[in-house]
Amino acid sequence: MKTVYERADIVPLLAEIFRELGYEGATLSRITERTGIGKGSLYHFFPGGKEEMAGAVLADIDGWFEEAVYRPLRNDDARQAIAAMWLNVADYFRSGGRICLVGAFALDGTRERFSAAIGDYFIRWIEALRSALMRAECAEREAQTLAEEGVCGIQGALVLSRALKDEAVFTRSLETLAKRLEAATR
Amino acid sequence: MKTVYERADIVPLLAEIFRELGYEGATLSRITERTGIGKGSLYHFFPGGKEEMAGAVLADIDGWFEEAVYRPLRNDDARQAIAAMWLNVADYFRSGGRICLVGAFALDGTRERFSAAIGDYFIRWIEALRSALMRAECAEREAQTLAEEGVCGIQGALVLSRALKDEAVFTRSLETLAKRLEAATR
DNA sequence: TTATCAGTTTACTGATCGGTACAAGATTTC
DNA sequence: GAAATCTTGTACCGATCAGTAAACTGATAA
Repeated sequence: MKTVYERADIVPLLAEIFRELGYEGATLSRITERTGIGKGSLYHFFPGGKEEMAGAVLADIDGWFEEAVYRPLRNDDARQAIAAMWLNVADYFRSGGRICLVGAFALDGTRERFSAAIGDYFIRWIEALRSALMRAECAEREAQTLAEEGVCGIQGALVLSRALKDEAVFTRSLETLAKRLEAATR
Repeated sequence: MKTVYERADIVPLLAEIFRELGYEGATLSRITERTGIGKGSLYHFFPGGKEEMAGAVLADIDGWFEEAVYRPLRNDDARQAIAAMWLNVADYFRSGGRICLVGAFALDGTRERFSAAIGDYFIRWIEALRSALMRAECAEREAQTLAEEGVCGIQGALVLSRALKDEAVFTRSLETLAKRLEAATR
């Protein structure tokens, strides 16, 4: 008996492992152990090894955010898209129970390896949010500050709720942020 | 010829290495390589190995914050202590060029190893800031929210400025936070 | 049936991991 | 200056690291 995978099935499994253990902590043996996928299969799909695996995970995350968050922020009704962002983000990060892999990679030596992808992710998020804020009748300077503050606050909330093992901190922080941005678009 | 160290000299060197590489990324060989301190000396001062080294670093960080930030927030003139906090924090984190090791540890599997120290660090920071805010004539509920928001914002600013390799983001975020807290104590 | 081929399994490699043992050098104590 | 104590350098340990090689499996298709 043998189980057959395809690349698209493996990426989300890898994502969860990198999230829990970090790039350096996610050893090949821990990956095979947790996924049940042998080294042979992993290197078949990701000949570049661990670095290619993490790269695929980052690309997958980027794709999800582009579709579910950035694009609506850029194109849809501004206030509605911002409201949807808070819901999607709270859902995606499981109310703080799940971390942002891109943010985690930014903090240690892994940043050097993926600096382009990491920078892109945040720049595009901030830019998309700024665009939505401006369409919602927010002054240009204020929109930039608020966009940065929003993304910044989400990252901080993830660190804090993880450190305190308290999802309420995350939920509360997001609510405060949402109110502040909403107030600026009235 | 041989160089002689003592524990207190080694801890800051270790801190910088853990900051740059993370717990898993900081291997014994990289530590000896960067510090020039041999394994023999390292295990002489830290018989518990890498875990004891990281523990000592966390204790050192905690001590610095207790003295330079928490204590003034709890005991000194409230508004003055808060103003001093922003300056000390900007200085300590080198305007975003240096990360918060406690926050970084909170994000990956290292959290499990040091969860007590990590939780303590943030709880005491928030509590001290809340105490200062309340002495500065801030409503009880608002003080709690603002204290969380302040610490949360600092952590987020570190992630963001690191990801974007842009210290200006850090400086700007801190200014925005400082203004918001100041406004609530008028 | 047979050839092909994506995907899996297993066994293996050399390098590096965290950690130990211990002798030699340096410092303090008397 | 000798003894005792602290500190360091070196060699080493078994375990695990990322990565490779190749035989094997099962499905597809001629």
